[in-house]
Amino acid sequence: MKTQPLLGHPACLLTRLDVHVQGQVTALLAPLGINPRQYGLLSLLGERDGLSQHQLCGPLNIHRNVMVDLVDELEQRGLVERRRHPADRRAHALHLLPAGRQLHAEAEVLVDRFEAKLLGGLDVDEAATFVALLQRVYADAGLDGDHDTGLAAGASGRR
Amino acid sequence: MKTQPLLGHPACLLTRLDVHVQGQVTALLAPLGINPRQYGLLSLLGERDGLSQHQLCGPLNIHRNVMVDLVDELEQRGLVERRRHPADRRAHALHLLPAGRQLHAEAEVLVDRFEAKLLGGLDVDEAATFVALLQRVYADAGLDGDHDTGLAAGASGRR
DNA sequence: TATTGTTATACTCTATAACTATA
DNA sequence: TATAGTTATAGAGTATAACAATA
Repeated sequence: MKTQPLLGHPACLLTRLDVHVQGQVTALLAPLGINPRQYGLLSLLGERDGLSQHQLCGPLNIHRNVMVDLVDELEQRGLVERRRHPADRRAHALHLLPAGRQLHAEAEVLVDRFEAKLLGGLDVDEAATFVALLQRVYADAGLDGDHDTGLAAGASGRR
Repeated sequence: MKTQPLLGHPACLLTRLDVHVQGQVTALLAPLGINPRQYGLLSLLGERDGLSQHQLCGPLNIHRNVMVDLVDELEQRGLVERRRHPADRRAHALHLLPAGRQLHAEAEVLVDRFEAKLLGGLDVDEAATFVALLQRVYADAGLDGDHDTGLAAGASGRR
């Protein structure tokens, strides 16, 4: 017996699951006043402080134009601060303020809890396998190279 | 050594992979003149002809308002046809026309080929495991119940 | 009273281009 | 000449509400 025609496609399965996850995480973070994208920015800065706006564009998958408003809002709320970039006077070095670090920590707890629930139907081994395979597919698709979170700014032009 | 902070989140991994897949499939189908959503509609009708517009809304994850334009275009291009619904005079029964069936077949080849490439980095067992786990997570999230592709129209109100 | 399809409207998001100051 | 950040604008997409026909 054939099941759902569309869900026979892994791509469709992936997309529908992502819509759900995206919606859930958005609703989860709403009480904290941030969306997934803003969480992502705080997370990246928490990992490596002082990155430029452009350096964050890749990992967050957004255009530099969009980044402006994103940083504007976080700065107005005292979560992040624009300072002079030590090496390039055109760029801004973004720094995580204490309030931002605090908020990110709270958000991370919520996200981790959600993800645990998302994979809660699998046992520990299965969950680990699933994530590992997801990472494999992700890397095989060449999506790893896009993350120049590193300092080597001079990457090959893409997009 | 810690890797990427954001990609440590399975949710983020999933979302980024989906953006890639969505973009690839869209580009893949573009030469055929359809988008993933239109492909989905043709696919569902190929499986079960004569569904109403409303019945297609759930599986395609779109509102009935959006469905109108979607069907309009496919009908104008002679891929699909609106007929009288035998059981409910308010509804339209959608039927796949030969040209639509043909186009869907061509599209399916392309999509299947892409998905094979997407999972091409995994061996056969791993790929099967990955898809199976994906389906498990999908079902555990309760996303299965949304697909009333069946004829029982009177579902519980959601959204 | 509820539902199917339809239409119109407003809102959000995104993509594009252009400008400045630096490199 | 190319790049980081900024701004403005147009377009696509989405959400909401309302309506007519039918259940």
